[in-house]
Amino acid sequence: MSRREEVIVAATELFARDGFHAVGMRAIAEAVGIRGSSLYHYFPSKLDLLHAIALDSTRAFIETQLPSVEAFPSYADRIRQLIQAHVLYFHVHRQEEAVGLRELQELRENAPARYAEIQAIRRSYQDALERMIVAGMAAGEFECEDAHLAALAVLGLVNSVNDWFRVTGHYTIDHVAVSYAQIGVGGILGGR
Amino acid sequence: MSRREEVIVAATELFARDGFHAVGMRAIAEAVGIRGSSLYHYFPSKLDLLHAIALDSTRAFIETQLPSVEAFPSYADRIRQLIQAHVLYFHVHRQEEAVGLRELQELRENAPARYAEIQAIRRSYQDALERMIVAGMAAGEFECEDAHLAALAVLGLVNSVNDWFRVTGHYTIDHVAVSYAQIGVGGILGGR
DNA sequence: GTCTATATTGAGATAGAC
DNA sequence: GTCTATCTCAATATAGAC
Repeated sequence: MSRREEVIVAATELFARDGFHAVGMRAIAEAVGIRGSSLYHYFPSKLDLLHAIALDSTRAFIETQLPSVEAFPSYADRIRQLIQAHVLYFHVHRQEEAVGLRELQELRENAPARYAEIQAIRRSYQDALERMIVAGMAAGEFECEDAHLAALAVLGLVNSVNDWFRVTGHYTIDHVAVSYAQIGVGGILGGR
Repeated sequence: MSRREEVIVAATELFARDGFHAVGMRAIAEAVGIRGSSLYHYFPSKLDLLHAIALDSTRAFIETQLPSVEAFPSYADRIRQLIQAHVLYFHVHRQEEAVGLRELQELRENAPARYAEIQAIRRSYQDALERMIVAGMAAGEFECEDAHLAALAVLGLVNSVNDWFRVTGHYTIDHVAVSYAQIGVGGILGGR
């Protein structure tokens, strides 16, 4: 792992726990074993560091997700797989994804172009889900009134898991992934 | 409105837009028309101010929500009403609720007792919803496998609305409230 | 209840040696 | 690529006058 990657990993962990503004450059540097000023060799500013984290995590998620569904013939199975993979990925990478979701507003206020870049990627994922829902409706697999609202509902559902799931709780993440896939496809989308 | 309330309103607006750590005491004071040091007459610290906002907004929400459902005879109608009222309340009070949700972690790290206090209130709401689901299942109104997981799914769904809803968009908040109530009761809970 | 003045600390960032 | 040293600014909070 390059030093630059080490910085990203350390910063992600700290940002996820304490929030972007609560973490100083010195704290990030200390976690890597260098001095604060050395960070500026890799990132011109703290905001650039946040941008790198948010962009990397968003890209990695999308690039993992979308190909995972192509093998399934029915739209119901594709979306079931998408939801399961989404829940599992967000659990494994919960720190990056927490930062990517929570601190997006920071970029929105202070770096609109970079915010737009990341939002466009997220949006492409949402659109892909919505197209699957529309296609599934046309194929008679789903019964729902509004594909756009249904896509938002499914994403709201899966993104909420990390707010409450703890490995010390009563469920395994695999159980939650399967259950939420059923709630999404069988419940929200009215799939058979 | 008392000055103390003015401070809370101004701080809520700023915290909601920029985040707790990005807003200085001076900025809050300026929004009210006083000096930074005068804020300490009302709140002993910035964290106390955040606690007041989070506690007030959480209490106000619960006290509005739970009585609103009592008039309905069936559990399906109660939960439908609960979801609708939840979506509408979170829209009208989106600033307070955004702060109450997003900055909870700040309290969790720096004031565990106060965090626990607020979490207990939120938990009582979640438990009330879960009991309605259990009762509805017993009455044959719902078809779902796990009331606890279903309650979490419903809350995840309704809490996600403020992440994407904009008054300038294609939907009215009333339409979303009705649609999400249907998705919740007819979809997630398998209600008839 | 609000002010001025200030204590104290730490932030993000830069310059320039090595 | 990392360091020391430092700039500049703003943060939370306090003391004490009015």
